[in-house]
Amino acid sequence: MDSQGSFPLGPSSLTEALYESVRKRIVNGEIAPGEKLTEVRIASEYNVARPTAKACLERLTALGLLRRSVHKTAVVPKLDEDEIRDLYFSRETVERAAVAALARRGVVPPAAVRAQAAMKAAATDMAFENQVEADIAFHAALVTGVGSRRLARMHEVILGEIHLTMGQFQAHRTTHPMNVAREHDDILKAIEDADPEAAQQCLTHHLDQAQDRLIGQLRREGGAVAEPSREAPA
Amino acid sequence: MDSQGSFPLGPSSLTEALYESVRKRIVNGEIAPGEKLTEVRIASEYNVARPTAKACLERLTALGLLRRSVHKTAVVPKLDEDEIRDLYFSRETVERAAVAALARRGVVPPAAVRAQAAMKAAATDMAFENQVEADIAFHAALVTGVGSRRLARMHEVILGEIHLTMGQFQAHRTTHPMNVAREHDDILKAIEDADPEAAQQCLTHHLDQAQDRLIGQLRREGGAVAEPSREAPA
DNA sequence: CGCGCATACTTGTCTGACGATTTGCGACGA
DNA sequence: TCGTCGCAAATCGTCAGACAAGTATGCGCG
Repeated sequence: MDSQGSFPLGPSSLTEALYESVRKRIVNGEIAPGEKLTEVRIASEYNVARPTAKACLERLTALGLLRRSVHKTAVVPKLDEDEIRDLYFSRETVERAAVAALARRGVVPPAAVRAQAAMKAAATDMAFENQVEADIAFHAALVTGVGSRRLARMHEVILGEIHLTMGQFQAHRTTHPMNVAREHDDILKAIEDADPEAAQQCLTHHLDQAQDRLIGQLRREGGAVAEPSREAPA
Repeated sequence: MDSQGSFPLGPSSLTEALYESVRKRIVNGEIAPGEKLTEVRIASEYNVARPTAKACLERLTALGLLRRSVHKTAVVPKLDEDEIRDLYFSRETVERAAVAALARRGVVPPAAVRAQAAMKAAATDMAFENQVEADIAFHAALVTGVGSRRLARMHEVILGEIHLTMGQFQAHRTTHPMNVAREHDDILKAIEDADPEAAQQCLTHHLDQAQDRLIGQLRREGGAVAEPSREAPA
């Protein structure tokens, strides 16, 4: 079988490339939630040594993209309702501080504008994953635009889990992306107007919407997630 | 003889114990800022293999307690004024959200009360490190009391760097610990009164005080920290 | 005295191996 | 027949040794 050795390793250093590749596969839902990721499996799939795979899994575990306890196999987590609430509470904490800081200065980060443009472009015809990417990029741009290394670092972890959850639920499929884009515009406008209160309010509204969509979908699907990736390619 | 292999490894698993030990040595200032930590040094000091030491350094680097770029030795960071501001900005973001959440419920976490008691006990006669520990424990209790795993995780990283900085500057030496304890009491009281606004205000005041003390000390000491290991023939 | 090259040091990665722990399956006894 | 115990397989934790690659430092040469 082709059970060993042919996943492309893209960018730079070995560990880095491996990490990025596995990360992408997880957040895009290619690796189903609940699926087990052993060190030897990663090692053989990518033709790397086990310590390298181990380091990769450890990094992903630290970021919350994998779960494991001692001597047990790492699994891709499936967030329940409480965890999604917790995740969004933390996300709101960080992003509210970010937009407030931006609004106090009254300047919109250029990267956020670019991401918003990409968002609108992806809203009409592009693939689902591009919409998610653009949405993530927009929020990331807001936070990195503040210029605080540590805030950005915290947000990166949060966004990783957000990305994972969106990839699993594919919540954007059930939503009109233009609505999301409109809410993004509201946030940008409040920042431009140098109105921290309004910016925080718009952001909270935006995130609450997203959270409700996710939880609604979670309840609808129950535990019976549609994972058609199990059988032969149709 | 004493150059290799006799640091006590306390608690549990090897990597865990190693990590905890090195972490403590760093945050307590036993390892001076700017000091280089090579993998082989850790490995020989603790009689562990180099991969184990490597993993330890990687974890500490991820937490911000060490800095290193590729192929270069890890060093204990010395935070400058900008970084301290950034650190306290992030800290305020997290802790403000925490006390607001607590005040909304109107309940003070028992752990915070206990930590505050320890703080007052340490204020009079105990060693400097105990005061720092108690202060850290108090703030940690506030955040973990919210019950958000992710907020607590973010805060843990922040507190690590806070601990490091306090250990380096020993800012508490120049302060009356009773003042700090009083400010802690104000925060607790506002939470008990279920007044989120007041709680946030007390917290911000408390943290701003601490930040100013740190920056003041930084400016006073300048770069002239007591590390006479620099001397070179003129 | 400055610049470039060679050497030493450190890290990145791999191979290979052994002990420890967990887990699942099967056998034995009540 | 059912429950419990024990053994074996799978997996992880740790270690040892080695080579390659990158960085920094010192030396010699111009």
